Amino acid sequence: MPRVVPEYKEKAKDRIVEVAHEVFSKKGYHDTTMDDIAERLGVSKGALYQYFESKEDLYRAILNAGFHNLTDLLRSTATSAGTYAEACQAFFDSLTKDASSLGHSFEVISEASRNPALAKAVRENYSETIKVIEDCLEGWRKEGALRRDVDIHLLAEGLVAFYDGLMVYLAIGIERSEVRKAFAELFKAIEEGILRQ
Amino acid sequence: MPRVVPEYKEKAKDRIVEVAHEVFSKKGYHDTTMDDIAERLGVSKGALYQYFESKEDLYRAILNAGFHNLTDLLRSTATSAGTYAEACQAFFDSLTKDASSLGHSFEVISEASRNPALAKAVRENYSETIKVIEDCLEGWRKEGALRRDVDIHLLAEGLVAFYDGLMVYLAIGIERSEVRKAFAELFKAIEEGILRQ
Amino acid sequence: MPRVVPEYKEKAKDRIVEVAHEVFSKKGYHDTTMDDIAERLGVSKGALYQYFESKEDLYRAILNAGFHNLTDLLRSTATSAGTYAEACQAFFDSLTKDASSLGHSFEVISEASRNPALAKAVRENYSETIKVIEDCLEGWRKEGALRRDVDIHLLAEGLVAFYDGLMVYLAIGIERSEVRKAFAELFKAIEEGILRQ
Amino acid sequence: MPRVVPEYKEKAKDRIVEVAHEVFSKKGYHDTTMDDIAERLGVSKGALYQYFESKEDLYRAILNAGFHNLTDLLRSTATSAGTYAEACQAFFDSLTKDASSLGHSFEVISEASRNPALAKAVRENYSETIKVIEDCLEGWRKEGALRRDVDIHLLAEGLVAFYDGLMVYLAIGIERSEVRKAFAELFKAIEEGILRQ
DNA sequence: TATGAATGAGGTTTCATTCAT
DNA sequence: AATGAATGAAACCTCATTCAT
Repeated sequence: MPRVVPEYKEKAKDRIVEVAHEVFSKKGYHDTTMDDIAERLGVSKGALYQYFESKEDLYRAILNAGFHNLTDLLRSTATSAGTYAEACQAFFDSLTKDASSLGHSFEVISEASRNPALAKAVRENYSETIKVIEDCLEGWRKEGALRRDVDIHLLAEGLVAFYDGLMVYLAIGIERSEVRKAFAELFKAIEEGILRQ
Repeated sequence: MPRVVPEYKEKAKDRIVEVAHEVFSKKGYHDTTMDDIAERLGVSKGALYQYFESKEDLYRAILNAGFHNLTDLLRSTATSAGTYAEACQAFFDSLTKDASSLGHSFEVISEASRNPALAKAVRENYSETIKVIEDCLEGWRKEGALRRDVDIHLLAEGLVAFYDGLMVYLAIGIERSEVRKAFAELFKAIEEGILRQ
Repeated sequence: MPRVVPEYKEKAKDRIVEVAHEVFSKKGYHDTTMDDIAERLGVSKGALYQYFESKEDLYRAILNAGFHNLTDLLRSTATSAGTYAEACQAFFDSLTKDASSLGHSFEVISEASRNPALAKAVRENYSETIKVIEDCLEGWRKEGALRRDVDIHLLAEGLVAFYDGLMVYLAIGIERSEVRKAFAELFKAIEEGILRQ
Repeated sequence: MPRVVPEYKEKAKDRIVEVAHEVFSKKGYHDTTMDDIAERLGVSKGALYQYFESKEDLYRAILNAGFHNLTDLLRSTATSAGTYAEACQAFFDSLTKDASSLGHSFEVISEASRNPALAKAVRENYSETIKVIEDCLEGWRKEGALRRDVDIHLLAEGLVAFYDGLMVYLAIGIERSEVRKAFAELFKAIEEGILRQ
């Protein structure tokens, strides 16, 4: 593709984000150098700065891209799956498929706790995620699968929190099957409590 | 040889670990310098190296101390509180009281995802934590407050995961009151499902 | 071969020099990038290299153009103004009108002190300037306004030096009105000393 | 000298300033690297940062040191010399003795024209310088050597400007003897105008 | 044992210049 | 002729660690 068309620039940016995500995930923000990323891309360090103002800028771009992917994944899972139980399992399986970026995720959370601007960005991403879950729950309630007295927003928040906690388990190397069982057990508990009887 | 010297050394180490924990929590591993810690302690940089071989060594020492604190906190909360609901609230309030080390916690998780040795240490700490919860749940079951068919180990894991997820919310700056509500909502759901009816 | 092409090229060069002069004056040699100049011209960075071999080459081109402007300004002021006092005031006001290139001027002096070739070019430009002043003084002497025993060349040098010194004041942000007063005071002193009484 | 005593640090700082001044003078601010200075000092780059926060900080220190030296030089010249004419010559000779830092001086002026903070510092230094000259002139007036109607402050400003202008000549490589003659000629003109007759 | 000056490797960022399009 | 993506050589600055005092 000719380098002059704007399309090229967009593609190049995406490619950088993709590779940078891999590298940051593997080594962590501070241990990743711009050289690492450039080398991995097969370009010079300077080239990166044509697309991103700074290392931090690139990192933020990854953050957003990552969350967009997550939201997309979530939405497709949520809409495709049929029953509540199936959706949950499918959801768990999807999110769990790629454990390589867990380090990155928690690093972002860690940074966010000290960087208000980053925290805001992360909150916004969480907001989106939670909204997708809410929509899903709303659908089930309409179908009569959920009790009327459940606060859907709060429940969605709780579910996301629970997922995050499970991700911690994966991050510290607990077996996926073990995590899956814990997931199932707690969901069963919730289910029996919140489903209309 | 006087026994007082090693004792002194141990005391000094503890003091360093304590202060270093504060500083690391506030600024993160990579953004705290040995100078930061030394200055905070009112000693010279070189002095730190009398007690710890390296920055990383010091950081590891903090980890262990930090986790012990958590377990202690947990145990005291779990045993003191009476009913299930009260215990949960007390637990939430205790853990939530000090949000200053959240960044540190997730930083550790993040590191653990790339560092198997660290991951193992963290897993062991989680094990302990979960065991405390299990004991608590076991107690309630014995009192007849819990259904017999609940897998206590898995449920404990689930609860811890849920707590971790809530900590993420606090870390990214979501209001404590909001988090508390989500906590209550999900617990209500669980409660109505798992409590004997 | 069309003669229009070299002409066009010459025009383009002039335009670049003009704009580059502005930018260099405002930001200084080291702080202006080729991009700054290109952007200001509305062309690409690469285009500049069609006309000038390097940043330094472009800078040198500005020097010459800049000095020519000064000489022109001087000559027109010197010839137009009537009396000695009026000429001096007009001269001061003209030179003082545009303070934006003072930084540039002193940057050149600074460079010249380390770069003999540049120093030579600057000296030649000063020579021209001084010659214009000499002509002016000569005219006054002929009219009987100046004492016969004054060495016109040396006096012209002295006057130019004095002006340069005043430019230093402007460069460091001393109020124009204050500078004007100092100018007037010293000129009064000179006048009362050198004018035939 | 033991490195621990504060005196050592002060000495070390002075030595850095001294050497840095040489290097900056010779190569100019932008073309001297911290490495250049470090190498010249026989220390590592990092050592410089123990004494100065940044290259700019070091540069500013030089500026102040330089002006202090100038003021001292001036004061000693002013007080030691006897008559007006002698003082002027002595002054000229002193200032002129070291032409190596002219590039530095004009670079500072150039920078100051774009950097208000630097400009302020330079103005303050000029103020001091001018005050020394004023004191000197005041002394002569008291002795009856100067006319009463001369504004001493403005005249001092004018004289300093004139000196600066002569420094420009030296910077661009005009022969010292030539400059001296111009100096003498203009001073003669002033003298005959301002001295009581 | 404590100090803190010094080291030196390494990281981020900038930009003049080149060259494929 | 013009574009602008890419290069790559520095430059500034940081900081964990060492070691003479």
